[in-house]
Amino acid sequence: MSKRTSAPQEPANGGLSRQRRTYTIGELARMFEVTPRTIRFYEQEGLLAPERRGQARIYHEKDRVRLKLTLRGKRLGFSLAEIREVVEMYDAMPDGNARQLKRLLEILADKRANLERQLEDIRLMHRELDDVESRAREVLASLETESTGR
Amino acid sequence: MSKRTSAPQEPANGGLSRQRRTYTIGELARMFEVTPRTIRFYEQEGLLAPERRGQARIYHEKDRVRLKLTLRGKRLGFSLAEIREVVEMYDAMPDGNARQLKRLLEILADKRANLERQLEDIRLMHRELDDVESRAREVLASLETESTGR
DNA sequence: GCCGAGCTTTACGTTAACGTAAAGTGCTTG
DNA sequence: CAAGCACTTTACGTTAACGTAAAGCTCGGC
Repeated sequence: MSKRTSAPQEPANGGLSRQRRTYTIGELARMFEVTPRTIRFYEQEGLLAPERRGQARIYHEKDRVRLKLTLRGKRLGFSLAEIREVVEMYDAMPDGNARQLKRLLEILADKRANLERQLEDIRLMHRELDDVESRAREVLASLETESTGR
Repeated sequence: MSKRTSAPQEPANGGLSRQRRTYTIGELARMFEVTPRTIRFYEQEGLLAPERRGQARIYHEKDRVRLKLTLRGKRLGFSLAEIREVVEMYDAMPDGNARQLKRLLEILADKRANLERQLEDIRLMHRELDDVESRAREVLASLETESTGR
């Protein structure tokens, strides 16, 4: 939170990277500005399942998207467990039974409600920030008038 | 996160509560659906400073607003430390020096940027949820056709 | 006078989400 | 072939944000 640098989040595609299709853990880490440790942790928590070439991990486009969605979920305040819940059901969808699917719809509605509340919170917070800022500017201005006006 | 119940957050004002003006910790806790422990913790972290009548804490309207803003900040993913940073500067504003004020403006800009990113995240997440949901409904529909259509 | 409800302090416990250090594997480059 | 670099596993450490348990005030009601 409160990073000074604006994270790219979606790397500037050189217009050819659809060739490569695979990434190392370090590449992904740099892309999304996280550490390799974080990515391994997400795998351990069942959020990623990269191909294994012997001991080495090989990440494909699918994994990159997964990671992107995971990080987005995190920024929105979802826990890894919550994110995994959706991701797992999404994977199990083709042969998911009705009960599972209805559960998934429940979860989605829940997350939607969460987003709605966040939107409202953001609106309110925005106004608060406006207030604080204008007050700060006022005081700042009065300080400068004081020192220049003598 | 993922509460089924829609938190009131702003209690239905009976049209007379401006008389009381003070609250116990338990009342506040019920209002905002947190535990007293949480409220004491926020005080310990410098986010609240209720009046003390001997040993007892007495919360006024000001404290209630503080708590409300704190919880809102939390829902938006700010840490207590970040929230305190703003709150403290806000309190120190009347006699804040220029350097402090400029720092405050920086922080505010930072938080604003954060909100912007969250808005974008929410938009994207919303579309994802739409996708997942429509897919789920499709599968669900096909399942029902299968069983009814025999 | 004592009982229960609600408050208080003190202090140790818990969980999520990683950080960090140690020690080993594997490739490619001089 | 040795060195270096990026990767790997294992495992213990850390931080934030509380939870929980124990033990003690305080006050209104019976």
